[in-house]
Amino acid sequence: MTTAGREQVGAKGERTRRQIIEGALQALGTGGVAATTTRDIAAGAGVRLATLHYHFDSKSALLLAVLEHLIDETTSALREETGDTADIAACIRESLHAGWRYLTLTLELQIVQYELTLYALRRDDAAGLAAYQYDAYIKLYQDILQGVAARTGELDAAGCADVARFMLAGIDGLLLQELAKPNKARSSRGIEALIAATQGFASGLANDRETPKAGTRATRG
Amino acid sequence: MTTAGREQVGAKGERTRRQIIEGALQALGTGGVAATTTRDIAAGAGVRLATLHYHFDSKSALLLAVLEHLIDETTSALREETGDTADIAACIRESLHAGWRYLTLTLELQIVQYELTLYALRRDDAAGLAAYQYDAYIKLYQDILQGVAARTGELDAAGCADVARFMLAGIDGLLLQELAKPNKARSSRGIEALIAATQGFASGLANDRETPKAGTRATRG
DNA sequence: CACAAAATTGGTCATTTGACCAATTTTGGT
DNA sequence: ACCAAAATTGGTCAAATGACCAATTTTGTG
Repeated sequence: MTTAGREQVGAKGERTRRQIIEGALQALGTGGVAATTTRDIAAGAGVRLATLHYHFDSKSALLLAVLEHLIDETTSALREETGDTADIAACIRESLHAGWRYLTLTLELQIVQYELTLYALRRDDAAGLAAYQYDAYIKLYQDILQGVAARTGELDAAGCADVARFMLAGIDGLLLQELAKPNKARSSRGIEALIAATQGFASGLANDRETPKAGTRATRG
Repeated sequence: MTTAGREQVGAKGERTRRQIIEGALQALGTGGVAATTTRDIAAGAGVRLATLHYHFDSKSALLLAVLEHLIDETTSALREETGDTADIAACIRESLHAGWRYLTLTLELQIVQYELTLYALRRDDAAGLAAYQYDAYIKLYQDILQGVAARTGELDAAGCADVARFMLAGIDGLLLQELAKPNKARSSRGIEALIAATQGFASGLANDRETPKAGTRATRG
């Protein structure tokens, strides 16, 4: 999983390393993963090509480091942006609103992230990074939900995980639609629908918990 | 939008053209868009490199043609696989099951499709193709829903479109999760949750229609 | 300050890659 | 069968690209 650079780490080295990742992010934002060369990245970072190769064993290692950075950045940004809420329903609403707000403010970054996720999926040595990415995002929402559920008792841990996955799937799908054909108003309606649906899903799970009937989970039709 | 080849079209030409696309699909399946060269594609198609360039103006045009092919293939496969249903709820269930079944049977193809969608999004001359893709899939589900709604009167055209978008977003998101970290059982639970949620969303719209109150759409919280 | 480790740099290299062209073969209509 | 158009092919090319190394400069620690 590690996208290790090279040699030991000095203070200056770490700074340059970040600088390169930042430059990579900028270069990747213009033109995408396929069109970005190591020279583009070096230029974007204000660094000589050889310096880039000193800090990263290969272009591939660098790209994976960028994805890791993006994951960290996204999770911490979202974690900060979500405040306390009274119950699960409110928590779902706030979390989805916060998430959608962040994603739409960083659309270009999200395209890069999708590209890098697929890139990682293709590499035998990095397929785990894609899995880690989704684990991280699901855990993020799960933690937020559980913070409330621990107080209200509406959901257990497994329930929170299921709801988190549901939220992530919905927001991911809506983001793809927004990227393919931007339409803020329509997407907002989509988010509202997702909020209501998630709340319904969560309260369904809560009811199952109060009345733990044997057999299948509740599904219509 | 056209990914036009070259010259006029003879019978043989069209056959070879398809053959190249098929070979491209195979080559792309192994290694992904980033790693696939025109030589790989030509080899996969059993064709000389120059032949490839005779039929397609550029690698880019070829890749976009592959995406178009993939879209056609997917929509027609799904259209065939969905039978008649009694009401909207059943239609939603059948459509999502059919869709999920097809997608999971063609996972590698779906990775390629995501890669190509992002590739198209990056190209100024082809961003419309990504939009076309999502329009096509949404229209597919919308048509299926409307076939039932026309009979039962449960939803109007706009409602069908909204529900179709909701379904697509959910299935897209779940597919990404499955790709990042395969887990058939968990994904199946996700699909069931999505079915229930979509049915809830649809019946909510249906109620709004019966009781067309002014103002905001129904949302909890 | 001294000096070893870390960091940076200019320059080079072998390959890969997409594109293309002149020449040849095949196709299909008459 | 004839022949123009279509299709295919081998061979070539310039550019791009990732990698790397020897040499130099900078860092920071004793």
